[in-house]
Amino acid sequence: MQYWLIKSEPFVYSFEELQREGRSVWDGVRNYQARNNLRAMKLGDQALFYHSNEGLAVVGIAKCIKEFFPDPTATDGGDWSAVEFGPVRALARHVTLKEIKAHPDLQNILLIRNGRLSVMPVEEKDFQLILELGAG
DNA sequence: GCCAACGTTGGC
DNA sequence: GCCAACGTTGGC
Repeated sequence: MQYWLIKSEPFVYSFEELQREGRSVWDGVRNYQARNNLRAMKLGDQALFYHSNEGLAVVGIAKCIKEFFPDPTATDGGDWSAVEFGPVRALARHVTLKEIKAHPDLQNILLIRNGRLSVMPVEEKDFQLILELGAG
């Protein structure tokens, strides 16, 4: 199993909405690195759900419930992909970007090293550590 | 609202 | 193939 981190602006699509709806098509990604990450995602892979712009924190866990397929919003003939996510659970407490930046064991996380990437792999130990921080 | 970081585009 | 210009993302 692979671990990931996915970003969403909460006023566009929040973790609460994912929990309410039960599933969500993750489309509209227009960055090759992020797209390649979507394509590498396997059924059951888990992803930290991060709220960007507002919140600035990991708020929950999602899982891949459908592997990549052509992005239905890619009307320009572009070679883009989408996946589907379902909710796993919310974290007991949010793990903020500030906290992650300040943590000595999380300095190599791509969230910090490449702030603009919206779909990124996360090492298992980092994933587990963030879950621990989120357990409260 | 500003700006840094990064990716993409296009001229040469 | 290089690099300047431009656009976008996202933190502050």
